[in-house]
Amino acid sequence: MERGKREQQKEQTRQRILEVAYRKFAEKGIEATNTADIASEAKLSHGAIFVHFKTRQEIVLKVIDDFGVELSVHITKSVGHSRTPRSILLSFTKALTKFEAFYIELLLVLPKLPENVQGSLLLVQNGFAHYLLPAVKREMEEAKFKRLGESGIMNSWFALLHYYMTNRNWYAPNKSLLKKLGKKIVNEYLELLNINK
Amino acid sequence: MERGKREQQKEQTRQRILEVAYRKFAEKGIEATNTADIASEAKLSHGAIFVHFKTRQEIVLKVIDDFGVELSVHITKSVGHSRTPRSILLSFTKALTKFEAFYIELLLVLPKLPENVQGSLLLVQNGFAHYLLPAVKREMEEAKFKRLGESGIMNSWFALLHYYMTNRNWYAPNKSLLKKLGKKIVNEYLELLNINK
Amino acid sequence: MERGKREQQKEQTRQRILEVAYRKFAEKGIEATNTADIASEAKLSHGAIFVHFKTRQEIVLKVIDDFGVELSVHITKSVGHSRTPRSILLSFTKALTKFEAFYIELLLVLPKLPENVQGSLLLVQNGFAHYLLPAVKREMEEAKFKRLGESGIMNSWFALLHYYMTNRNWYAPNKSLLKKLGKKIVNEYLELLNINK
Amino acid sequence: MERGKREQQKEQTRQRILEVAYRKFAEKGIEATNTADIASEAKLSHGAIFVHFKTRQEIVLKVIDDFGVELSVHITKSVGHSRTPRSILLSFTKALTKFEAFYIELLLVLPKLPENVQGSLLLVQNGFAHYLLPAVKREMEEAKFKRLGESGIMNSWFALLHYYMTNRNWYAPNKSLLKKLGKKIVNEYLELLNINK
DNA sequence: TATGAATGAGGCTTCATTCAT
DNA sequence: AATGAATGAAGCCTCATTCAT
Repeated sequence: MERGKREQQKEQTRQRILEVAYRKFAEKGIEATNTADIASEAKLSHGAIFVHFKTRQEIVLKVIDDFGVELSVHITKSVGHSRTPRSILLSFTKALTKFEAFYIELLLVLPKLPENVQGSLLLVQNGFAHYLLPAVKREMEEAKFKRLGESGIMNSWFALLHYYMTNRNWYAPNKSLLKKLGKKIVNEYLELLNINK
Repeated sequence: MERGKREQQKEQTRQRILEVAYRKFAEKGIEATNTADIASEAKLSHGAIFVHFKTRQEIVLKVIDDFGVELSVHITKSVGHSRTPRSILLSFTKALTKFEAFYIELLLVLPKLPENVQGSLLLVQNGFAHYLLPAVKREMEEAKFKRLGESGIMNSWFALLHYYMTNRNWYAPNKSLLKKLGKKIVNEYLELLNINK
Repeated sequence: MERGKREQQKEQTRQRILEVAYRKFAEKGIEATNTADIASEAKLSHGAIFVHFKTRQEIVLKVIDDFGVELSVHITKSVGHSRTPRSILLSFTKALTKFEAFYIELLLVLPKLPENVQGSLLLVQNGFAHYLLPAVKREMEEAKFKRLGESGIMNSWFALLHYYMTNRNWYAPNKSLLKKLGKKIVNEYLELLNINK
Repeated sequence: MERGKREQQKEQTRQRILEVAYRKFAEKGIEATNTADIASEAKLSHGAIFVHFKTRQEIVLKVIDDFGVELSVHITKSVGHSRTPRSILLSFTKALTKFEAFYIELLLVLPKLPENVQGSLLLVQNGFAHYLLPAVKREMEEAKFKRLGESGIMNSWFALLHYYMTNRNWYAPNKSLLKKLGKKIVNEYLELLNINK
């Protein structure tokens, strides 16, 4: 099927562009990466970029979109059968490590992008809620202790996580923040919730 | 005092540039505001900008620097004689409302700027710590309850605050987030800390 | 060979830019020629210039470099089989006539340029030494007369030549200096060396 | 005489501008020195420059003009009662040393300036001819040797001198050329003329 | 006369996007 | 689909000169 081959080829090129863009965005930042950068890194002509994507923005949005899905899947897989809040959070943290650079970039850029991508990380958060919430609630009940709404539980986790991530320059200059402080962040969160498992 | 008048004039122009820049930065974002924008808004020729600031970057940094100081002072004043954690946080929140747009911009831009400005918000945070910490500790002791380190107390507040702020588009599209959710954020934080005053 | 055509095209444009630049540099002077001048004269958009050369300086240096080589070749060819000092010098002078304007410009500009181009005219001088030196030495020996070091022979020729050239406005305002005074300069030089062939 | 005092003052300021300009031109080059440079160095406001000179060009021309006169006088004085060609040339060379930087600058810039300044160095050359010519001629006669026209005698001296000066970067990088090679240049010239006194 | 802030006309460079091949 | 030269709209910055004080 000649036709099929062509389309397959095209799809591959498109994917290559997206992968290169993702890598560059994570490395140098989204704004600092221009279309010529992406093209040359993808061993493509500059013009070819625009055969696959009408505008630069389209690439950015698609990369972000794909990222949301991929990260979500990856995390779901990683969190796997963890049961206690701590193990769940540690799995999450560990899984995120590989995506750290882009994730941080995303935190900074997302608010400036059109609404339709803004929810990109929601997928991750919602997926993760599925694991974290029951575990936390269970612990809370056992401790007969504090009751925090579901959104409170989720928000405070992501708030803390994002806080450290956006201040990486401060907490882990030129290093992986999560590698260095992943456990600490998890502990800090659990302390906050008065949970110790 | 001719001499004095002149200097005063110059200082006024310089301030006008900074104010216009501040406003534009808050409105359109720092990166999206160019020097010509600032000039025309300040009713100056483009070249005049560079009489007062050698480079665009110098304007950006100065605006941020001034912002840190001004916000810090403003908040200190506002928090005034508040005693309980809740009243302190509410004062803070209210005081910040006026600066909300630029503050959010800053959260997004700061990590990409040179190190020497990165601490710009530290002034605010440190100043505020002076008020918040004792109040929270007092409550914690009375409640004979959870003990959180100082940095934990501060971090969780700013983490939560920044989380909501950077997601303003989600929580309060086209509105002032703090006006709409200031109280809620404070409550959520206090719940988290198990404090009710 | 589509590929080849493209590259050829590109090379042609690049050459067009260099030629236009060369012409303009000779006409108006290097400093007085701006990139927009070159672009419009080459029937290109301003931006296109920077597709072929990263900076204006790169154009300047390349034009000078090429000039050195071309002039050197051209002179070597022209001087050809001339045997006597006089015929050699006249050939040189004649060959230089076509390049007079740029050559003068170069004399004035070279000292202000980076070291690596400063030797640009050395190629010409060294190449020419190969012809002039033996001929002059032969004459000197025959005349059993003055002995001048090699560098003395070369320096005095170029000194005299450059002297007249840099003072063209005085000696041949609005005309070609070499056309008008080429012979005279040669004669003056030969007299100085006490050579009459 | 209030009036007189004022005028004197004004004249002084004018002179200060010219002196500063001269110094800066010699240091950084004429083109690289801007009016603001001159003003601040002269401890004057930028605008004040234009009270004394209508345009920047006017300063340049005046500095050059004055330079011609001053150098001429200085050299005349220095050459003093020297009798032999060698001593005359050495005096000239020595006298020029102090003015070397600007003199070189002038050689490069003069051809680009309006005709009326182009003769600026003529004063020097003509003045000097008055000393050099008789001395050289005397020697030539005694040697019953070569007869060179007056202009030939003068031109070859200045040609050689200027040749070395414009190639200072090559012959005496970052040093005074005349201090280093003054004698050598004189010798080379005298050899050329077959004179040994 | 002196001041110096302001002007405005350039000048160089970048970059997403287009278009002929 | 791919190429990559060309486009053109900005963007930042410089500097001689002017002008109100």
